[in-house]
Amino acid sequence: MARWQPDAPGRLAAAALDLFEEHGYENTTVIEIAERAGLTKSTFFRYFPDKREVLFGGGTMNGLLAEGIASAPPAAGPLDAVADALDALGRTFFTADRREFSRRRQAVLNAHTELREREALKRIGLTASMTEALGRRGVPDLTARVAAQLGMLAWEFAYDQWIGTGNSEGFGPLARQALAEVRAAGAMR
Amino acid sequence: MARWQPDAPGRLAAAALDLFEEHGYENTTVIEIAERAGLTKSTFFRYFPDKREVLFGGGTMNGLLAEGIASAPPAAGPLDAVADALDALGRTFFTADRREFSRRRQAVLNAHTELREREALKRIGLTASMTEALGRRGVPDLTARVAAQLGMLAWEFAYDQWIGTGNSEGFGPLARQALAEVRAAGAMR
DNA sequence: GACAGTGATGGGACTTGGTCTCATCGACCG
DNA sequence: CGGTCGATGAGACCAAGTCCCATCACTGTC
Repeated sequence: MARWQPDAPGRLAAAALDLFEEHGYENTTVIEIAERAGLTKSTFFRYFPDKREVLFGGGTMNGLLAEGIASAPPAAGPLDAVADALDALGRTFFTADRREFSRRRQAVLNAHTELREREALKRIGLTASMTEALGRRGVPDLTARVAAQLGMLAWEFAYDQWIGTGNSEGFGPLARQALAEVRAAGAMR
Repeated sequence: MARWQPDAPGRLAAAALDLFEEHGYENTTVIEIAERAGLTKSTFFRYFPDKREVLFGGGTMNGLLAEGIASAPPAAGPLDAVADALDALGRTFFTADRREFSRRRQAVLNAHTELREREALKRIGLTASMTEALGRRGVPDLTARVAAQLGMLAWEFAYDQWIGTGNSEGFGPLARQALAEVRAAGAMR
């Protein structure tokens, strides 16, 4: 028999989300999270650099975004490449079975400034990943930045929709449509 | 004679910047900052909600941005209104005499994740202010968001230039030019 | 089959950020 | 003269985060 229960980080993340929902982020201590997961504070900080990070596990999004952009057809424009990347993201991370989890997680995030702050930092990283990947396609820097920003805006838009309504549509199509709308809005005077 | 030295928050901010430059953000304790300012930890937290915030004093930017957008000529498009707002910001906050301070502050910010995180949150607030102000002008929501994002991008661009090079140009003109470039880059395929 | 190494975990001391409550004491006012 | 006000100080207290060392089942080796 295994000496330890498997997937300590996963258990910690699940326990944290439960407790944050029940008592709020700031009324939950790391010790309580660890105890609910059958672990200790030491183990918590072995897996997560700080308390916030327990809600930001899937850190491979940067790579996936970059890949998605790199593998877009050579003739594709910057925004098309971004659309492909968002699509790839949707297929890997925003699958139907994770929708409920995402919804719960996002509700907690929205409720606490400290967590929205971390989210903002993550988004900067993701935007930077997209910008760099576009740069590697030969897109001029400023254009790349604008495209990445617009892509992030479309992402937020699509994510809200994907999470929010009873909408059962996949993330990919929602993102493509959001990006089209953003592109249209960008044609203002 | 006054019982206390004047401008406690200002002295705390100045002491903090000095110490962060000398020893780094994380190697500086709040107690050290307070002592250098001739105060105590209690007083520090009376003026600043946390250690990061000591570098983010001027919190009236939101209002100024909103005003700038509101008072743009009625015929002006969203991005023109944003340009006016950035101009107003430049006249009030990014004056020549604050350039050196801004440079030092930004160097510290760039060096510490915790501080860049806070900066990201502030930017979200500023972008939201612009979006709302544009909405009050009758700009459709999505268009407003895009314009605000592009404005923020131009801001970052102009700010880097204003701070970085020996460039003695004012912030306003730099921002206008940056916004023009961003606008051009937004016309991609 | 004994034994040393490994790796995930626990335990607890310690520093610092941040909160809270109460004390202090000059200035100001009636 | 006495009372209030307002900015500050003092210190207890809690939780986040760091560090170092102990534990102990599993694993491979001789």
